[in-house]
Amino acid sequence: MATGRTHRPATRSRGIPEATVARLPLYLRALTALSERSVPTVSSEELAAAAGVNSAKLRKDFSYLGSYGTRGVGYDVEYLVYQISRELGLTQDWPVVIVGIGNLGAALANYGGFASRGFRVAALIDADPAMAGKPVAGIAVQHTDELEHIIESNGVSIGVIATPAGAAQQVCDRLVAAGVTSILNFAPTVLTVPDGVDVRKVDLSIELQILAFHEQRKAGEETGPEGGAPTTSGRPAAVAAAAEAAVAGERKGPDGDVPAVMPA
Amino acid sequence: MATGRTHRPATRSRGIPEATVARLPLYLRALTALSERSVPTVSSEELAAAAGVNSAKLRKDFSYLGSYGTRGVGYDVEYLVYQISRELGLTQDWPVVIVGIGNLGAALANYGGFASRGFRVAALIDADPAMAGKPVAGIAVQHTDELEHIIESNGVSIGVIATPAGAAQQVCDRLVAAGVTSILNFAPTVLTVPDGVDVRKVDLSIELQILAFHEQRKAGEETGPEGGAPTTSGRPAAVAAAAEAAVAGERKGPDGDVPAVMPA
DNA sequence: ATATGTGAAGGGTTTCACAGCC
DNA sequence: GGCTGTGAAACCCTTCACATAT
Repeated sequence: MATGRTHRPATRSRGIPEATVARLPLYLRALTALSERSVPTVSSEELAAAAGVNSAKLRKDFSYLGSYGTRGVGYDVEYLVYQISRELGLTQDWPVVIVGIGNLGAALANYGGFASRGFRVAALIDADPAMAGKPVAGIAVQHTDELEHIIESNGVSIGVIATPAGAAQQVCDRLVAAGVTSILNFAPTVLTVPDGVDVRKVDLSIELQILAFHEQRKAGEETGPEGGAPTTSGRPAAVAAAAEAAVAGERKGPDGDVPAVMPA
Repeated sequence: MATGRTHRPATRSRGIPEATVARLPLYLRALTALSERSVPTVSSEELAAAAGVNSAKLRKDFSYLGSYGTRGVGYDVEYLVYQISRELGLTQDWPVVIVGIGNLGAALANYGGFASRGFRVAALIDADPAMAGKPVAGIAVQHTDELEHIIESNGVSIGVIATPAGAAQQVCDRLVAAGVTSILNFAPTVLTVPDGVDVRKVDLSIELQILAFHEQRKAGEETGPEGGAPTTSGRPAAVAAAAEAAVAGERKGPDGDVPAVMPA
């Protein structure tokens, strides 16, 4: 299996729920915006609206961090910004390497959202010798041969993989062997890592597929709870399915319609 | 608040849990790989390993789709590929527009994972007149003025926003007004959309922040369950915390350390 | 003998609603 | 009066373990 165990027993002390951790960056962004507008305090209701969550959830989330609000008043913006930053570990510097400087890697290198938080792009690494030395986002790309050296001399613990799928596992292994313990993976592969290494995955095509699922539902709705043939979509739809879809050579199913399985 | 209601009562008939839907693309990818290697059948155990989940979960997920396996044998690869593709709506053609052709937009346009599923990039749109006509990934970029026209004449229902944060809401409004009902948002903003429109968000900096949180934990572990001053990290770490942190005028908490809240 | 399909148990997350404090 | 902080309820998701089918 991919990551070591699903449970993350590691720390356990002071347990902040994963779901809460995943929302802290959202709150932080909303708070930063308020801070820039010099707003001194916010209510849970206002902040929740700005972050796109509901206020009860937000208050519960904050309750895991401590009692940082004032009843009857709200939260002090600056103070909360600091507390959340600290909780997330953003008050320290995080050198990051990006491996695979194709379109995506270059986009990541240029992404402003990193530097504005505690992240610093320590190096850009690519396997193509022709890329070596070329500047991307003001940083000279280095060859993969340098990987171990770069990781070690910069004390990098977070790596970003933006290589083609085929190279991802190998790059991952080298990063881990050199000391990286957190990986953000953009390659469409399941990475296998030893226990103690965290992997997060961002997969563009998966997100689109989830949208397509819901979109299909919406379309089917209008004609009733049926699947309907393709191009049944509610909107003028378009271009009958160029069907370049690599679907499969053959299909056993009745034909291509609603199974209406719905288990007991 | 952002999206209309959290509940999605819309269809209700044949309810597949959200968590299951989010994993179907993973299974599909693993199955496609098996299919290309001409593997005829897989057990839940094998497929689960390839997809990076546990086998009980996989079987439960498939049980929502119907009984597509054979006891004592396993699942027919081709058949499952077809069933999941259909369930996700990938047997039909989904024209997609990408708005904002900067580094990220270009990376998305070039991303192979779209075309290989049912997605087709119908148009690339950018606000910069200088971009108009320039080919990216073999498609000529069009100006934002054309947005409504493009959406309508192509029957586009899925839009991808890769603009700067400041432009995202406005672009979103225009997409929705023109008929788009699913949006994949890469801009670091909370989008407000009317009921019936789905938004999924991908935020690069948020993913890194979540990793940083866990990374900090790991570092703190070695010295004991304390917050510790910055640069306490386990690894050589680096460059003492430029402390650009907008700290705060004052702090109510004890000092800056473990609140040890842990509710009863 | 082997591997699926699924009730039931368990754990986590969200929401409610109100006590507590300003 | 207003708004936070939080037990308790409701909900969702995961995991277990075994009946069921080949």
